[in-house]
Amino acid sequence: MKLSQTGMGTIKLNNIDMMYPGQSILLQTGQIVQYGAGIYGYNTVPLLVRRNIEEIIRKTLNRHGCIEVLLPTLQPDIIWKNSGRYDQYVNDGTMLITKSNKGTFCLAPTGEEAMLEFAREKLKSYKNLPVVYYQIGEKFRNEIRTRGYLLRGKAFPMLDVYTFDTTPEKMVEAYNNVRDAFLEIFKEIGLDVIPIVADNGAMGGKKSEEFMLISDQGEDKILYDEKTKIGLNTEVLEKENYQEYLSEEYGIENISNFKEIRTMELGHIFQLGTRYSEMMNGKFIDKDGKESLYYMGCYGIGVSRTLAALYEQCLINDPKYGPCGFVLPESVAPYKIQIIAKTDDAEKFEKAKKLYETLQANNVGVILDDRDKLSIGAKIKDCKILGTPYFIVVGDKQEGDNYEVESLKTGEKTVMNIEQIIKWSL
RNA sequence: CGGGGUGUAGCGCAGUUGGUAGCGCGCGUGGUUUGGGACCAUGAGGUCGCAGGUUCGAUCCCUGUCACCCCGACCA
Repeated sequence: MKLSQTGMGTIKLNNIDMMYPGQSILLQTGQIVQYGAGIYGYNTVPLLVRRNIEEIIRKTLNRHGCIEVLLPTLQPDIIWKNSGRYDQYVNDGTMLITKSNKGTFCLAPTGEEAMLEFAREKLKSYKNLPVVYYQIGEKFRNEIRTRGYLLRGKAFPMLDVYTFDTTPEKMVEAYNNVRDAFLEIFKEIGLDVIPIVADNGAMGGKKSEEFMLISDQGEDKILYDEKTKIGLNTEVLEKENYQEYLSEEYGIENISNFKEIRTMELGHIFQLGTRYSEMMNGKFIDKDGKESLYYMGCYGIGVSRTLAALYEQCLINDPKYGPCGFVLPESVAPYKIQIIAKTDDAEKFEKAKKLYETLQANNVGVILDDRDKLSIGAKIKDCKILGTPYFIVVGDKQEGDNYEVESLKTGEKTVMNIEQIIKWSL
């Protein structure tokens, strides 16, 4: 990518929102654009980071035997009326609907209804089970209160996974499989996320865990034991028989030494049992030829929220300038190297372009900062704004075939020629 | 929906005790610069969120209204 083609100007950061400095920088530098409360557009780098997060999700789930599908986000109202959730979701304002001369349509706030419609057709016999379907799609919720930029929006990409099994035991196996996959996903993205006991309230079902990132920017309060890494959402304490719930489902007997901390909820998983199959007529024919209900699980990861959490976490907090950019983890950074060209030096500029073209031809994610009339310093500043993990200045100090690759994170500099850079990049 | 706050140039903000507006950054042009957020000169950007009211006159005062942000109930 050539920065001269992106419309990016240089921006002096100003009056950063210290509650969410990372996202505040994204907004001020035009990397995300706000259209209304909880409604955002993405500029290219955050978009590509988001795609990379999605790709990690896909690869990991596929490895765990999950099958990707895509359900419609615009849904006929009838499927919500059939499940009995239409009135509830419309009355509490969560679900956005649009009326037309061809009927009423719902913008999906969640995917259970559409999933059951989809699965019922295919999973008619015990021979078809177990199955795990998943999708990554936009969800719409007319949140009563949006918050924290991308952390709680009205439209947001979400991964939703659904497991279908013949028995409660198989359901638990499926649950643990997806749970493991989620842990792998967050680990690869580079977020230290812990599963904790959650209230299964709204979704019903038996067991439920949330995937939490420890952060003061989060909305949730949890009780957590650092030694055992066991935690629970404080909401659980509001349950009637919470001690029984903790003991029977999770083996937690004593929480007296747990400490209260704040966290960000990035994922949530549920053992649903047969509750939704009952509501939505999710049945298969078992070995004895009798109709049985699916034992289901459902599992979600907030993709945009994960993106936001990631940006907040990889923030650069400069002693002189304060929060001034990011170092994206290499696992999700769409571009690994930013080449900073000195455009007024024809020879060096040619070298920079040649380096860019060669790296690009070798599938190295690379940005060329070929914008005119900007100082090297300003361009290095913008490298931080975009979060590119490494940069090469092709300026006065650059000599012969050697280029100095500097790590944005550590400041460490390595001198390499083009071949070495290519080898190192892969 | 309850409580608090903010709407003035693309962004961040001043200001006018009522006489239709400025600053910094960014943007255009010319020049000098270019290894850690360059500088000089010059220029273009605003029906001061919207609607009423008071007034000779409202961006400012009053009343509505809308939008956005923060705290609570909801959730990935």
